[in-house]
Amino acid sequence: MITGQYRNALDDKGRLLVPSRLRQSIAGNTLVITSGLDHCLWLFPPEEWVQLSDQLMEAASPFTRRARVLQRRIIAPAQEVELDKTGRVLIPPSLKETAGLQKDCILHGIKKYIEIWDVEEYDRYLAESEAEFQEAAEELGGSVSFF
Amino acid sequence: MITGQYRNALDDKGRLLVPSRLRQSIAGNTLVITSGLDHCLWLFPPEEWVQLSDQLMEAASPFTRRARVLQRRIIAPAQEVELDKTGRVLIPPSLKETAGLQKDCILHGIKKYIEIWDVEEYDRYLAESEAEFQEAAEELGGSVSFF
DNA sequence: AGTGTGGGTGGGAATTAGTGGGAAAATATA
DNA sequence: TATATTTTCCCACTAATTCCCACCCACACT
Repeated sequence: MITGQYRNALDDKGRLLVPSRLRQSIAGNTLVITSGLDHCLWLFPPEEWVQLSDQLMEAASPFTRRARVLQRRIIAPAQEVELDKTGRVLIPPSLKETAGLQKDCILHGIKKYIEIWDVEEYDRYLAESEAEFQEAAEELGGSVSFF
Repeated sequence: MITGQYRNALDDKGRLLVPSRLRQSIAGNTLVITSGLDHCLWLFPPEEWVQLSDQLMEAASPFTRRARVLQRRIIAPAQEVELDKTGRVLIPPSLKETAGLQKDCILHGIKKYIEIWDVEEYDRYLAESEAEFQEAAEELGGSVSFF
């Protein structure tokens, strides 16, 4: 299972190290990177990507506006990337730009995939989503009990 | 059952001793640490964590805002940590930062998991939550009786 | 008081992770 | 075809992490 938060830096060539902890829960050297929600990138093991993209396509005929939006924003930008010998992936320039990546990045392991954020972007997101988080947590109080 | 309040110090390498009393109620050497509510960390035995995270993930598609907030704040920061030979865990730097841990920490045994607070942070919380505590206690009077 | 036991703390050395940069290969440009 | 530019691959350095061991202190027991 992919978890943990990490902070690594993009180098001048646009390469980003996938933390070794995360690499350990990934089989193989190939990943799929695409644009995610809230201005971040998603990095999937290929199998997971197939599952997700299939689901997206299923719900999506090219003849509904909504479907086309999803396909263009999530499916279309997807690219295969390889881990190099030291465990870095080259972030495609177009994606680097969509996510506003500068230098320092935050990586999130979310069970089955990885999210990549620009540090400042993520700070902004944290601040902006604080109220919603509190609400969501409070709501969980009703349905989630520890034991 | 995990109980008691303890005060231990983080060392320079970010290691924190889990008090032996608490260790005695934990099977195995692996724990899961993550970011909790109100600016503290939660430390779970793996089984307990699975229960909780499953409940959290139940309603969680990456395509709803609220689910993403919870995933990013609670699920993503979670990491497995090992107790070393002397019973310490290494607090991952990112979590150390989110919880504002300096040196002296308070550990709370809360039945099935452990909370970790920075001392000053906890004092502040105590002061700040005093009124709410009184209210909550008063309310309980209606429904809880000892005998 | 002396000795033993166990809990808590600190630190050194080996290893690995993370970062940067240079050379070779591939592609584009004149 | 020669030159320039980008991309890919590989190596090397530094900083951080991990593993281990040693110490100190408090308490209990003799």
